[in-house]
Amino acid sequence: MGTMTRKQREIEERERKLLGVAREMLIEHGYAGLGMDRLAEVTEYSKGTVYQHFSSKEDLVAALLIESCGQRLGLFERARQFQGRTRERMLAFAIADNLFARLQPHHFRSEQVIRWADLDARASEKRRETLLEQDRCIIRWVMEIVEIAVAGKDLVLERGQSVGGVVFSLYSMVIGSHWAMLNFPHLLKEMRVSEPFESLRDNMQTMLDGLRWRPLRGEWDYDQTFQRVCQEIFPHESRDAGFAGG
Amino acid sequence: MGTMTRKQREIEERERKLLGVAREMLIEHGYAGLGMDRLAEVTEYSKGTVYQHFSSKEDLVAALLIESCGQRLGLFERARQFQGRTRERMLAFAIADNLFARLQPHHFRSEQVIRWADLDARASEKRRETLLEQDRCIIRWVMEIVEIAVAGKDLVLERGQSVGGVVFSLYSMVIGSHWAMLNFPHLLKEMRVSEPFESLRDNMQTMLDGLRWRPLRGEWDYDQTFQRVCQEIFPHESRDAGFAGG
DNA sequence: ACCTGAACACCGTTCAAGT
DNA sequence: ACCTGAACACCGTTCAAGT
Repeated sequence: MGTMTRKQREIEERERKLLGVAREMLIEHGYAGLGMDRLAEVTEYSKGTVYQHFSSKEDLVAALLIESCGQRLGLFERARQFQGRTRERMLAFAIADNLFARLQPHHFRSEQVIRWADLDARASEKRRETLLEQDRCIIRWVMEIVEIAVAGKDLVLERGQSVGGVVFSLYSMVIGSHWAMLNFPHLLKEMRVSEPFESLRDNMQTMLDGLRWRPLRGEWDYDQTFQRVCQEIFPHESRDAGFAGG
Repeated sequence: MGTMTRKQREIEERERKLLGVAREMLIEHGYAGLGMDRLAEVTEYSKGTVYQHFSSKEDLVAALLIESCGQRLGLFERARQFQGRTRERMLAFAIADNLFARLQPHHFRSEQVIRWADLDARASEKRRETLLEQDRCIIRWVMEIVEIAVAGKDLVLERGQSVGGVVFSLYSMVIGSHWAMLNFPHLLKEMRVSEPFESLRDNMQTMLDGLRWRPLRGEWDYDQTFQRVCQEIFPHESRDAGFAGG
């Protein structure tokens, strides 16, 4: 949009700066440590100006969430491009999520905050809608793969199973693992799980085996798929995240 | 303890009343709607008295969590008594958790709050330690069953798998499902999952099949096990929770 | 038209005064 | 020794005044 006035560009620039500083504060000092007061002070804008951008503190956190969800969406979009068997393509999504969790370790804490807070009441209509749409988009992409797998007979659903149910199982395992890593490090220790990300990938494969999603682990070299996804789709990110490549 | 003085009993009684009213407020109006101010007002004690029981608002919520975790622990303790194959005994735990989630639907919201808040800094040492111990206890019981299954060859761990890893997979699926039900009802709708509790039970069975935990679903009538657990261990609760029995 | 920051409101927490 | 509630502190939010 080259039609933007200088004023509009200034406002955009200001919002970027506000979000940047706010993210730092949130990561560094948590939700309580992120103060509208201090944000104005640090960025050297007035409180009124901050409130022109964000209708409330929740709205500000919603804006931060939208930013990081956008990054996740980008990773998923690229994972979608991966060519291979349906189960391999599902693995590509798992890797995208995995990379996202490593690159944005603070994201889930913000997400927890915002989901808990009266987001529905306090964040702006527009930002709420954006968040919902981002969520829905990822679900749809994952459901799409499951549907293709079913259509191509890689996956045969038993009586009582459904495409959505399969997605629900994978989704809840991913969410639950992140939640446990974030909130229950002591429990991971009790379980003697030292590499939760690896464990999660392994557990997802076990789940897919349980669903009899072909080819099964015994019939295919998924370590190689993992390598291919890292190299072909995420060469940069997988290096940054420290994926050894195995 | 019949040695308790009248004073001590009065204090206990007061704490029960405070917790009861606080729970109502939390369920009814959320974390923000639970005010130390209003709690004192409604119970007709002074603020100072409230603070003699709970060192901070977080400490109060921690006390509520301890209460409901205690109830969960009770259900798990009874589930432990169930006699059967190792996989059936694991199912008994799943049912215990399921019943707990239905009987205490507010619990997970409080848990979210308290895990997110600076619990470690703001709840009293004693209550923090109690919560940790309750968590650990359940993990140990579940790990115990997995260990028995491995010892008895019902479950054979592949290279790279571990008892803790198995528990982590089940645990994260349970946590993640609850989290999704609580925070993403719109996503469940997108996935067309109308009965998340049933879906969760099914997904756990799929996971156990993926692990090849014997007897597999195809080799055993787990619907009957479900009935047995409900009738023998939780006759009361399963009726209250509206388990149709299928 | 836009920005500012003093003032307000709300609520968690404390503590001097009372019994 | 125990209880009270006025007062304090902190922080999200607003709005009258300024440019």
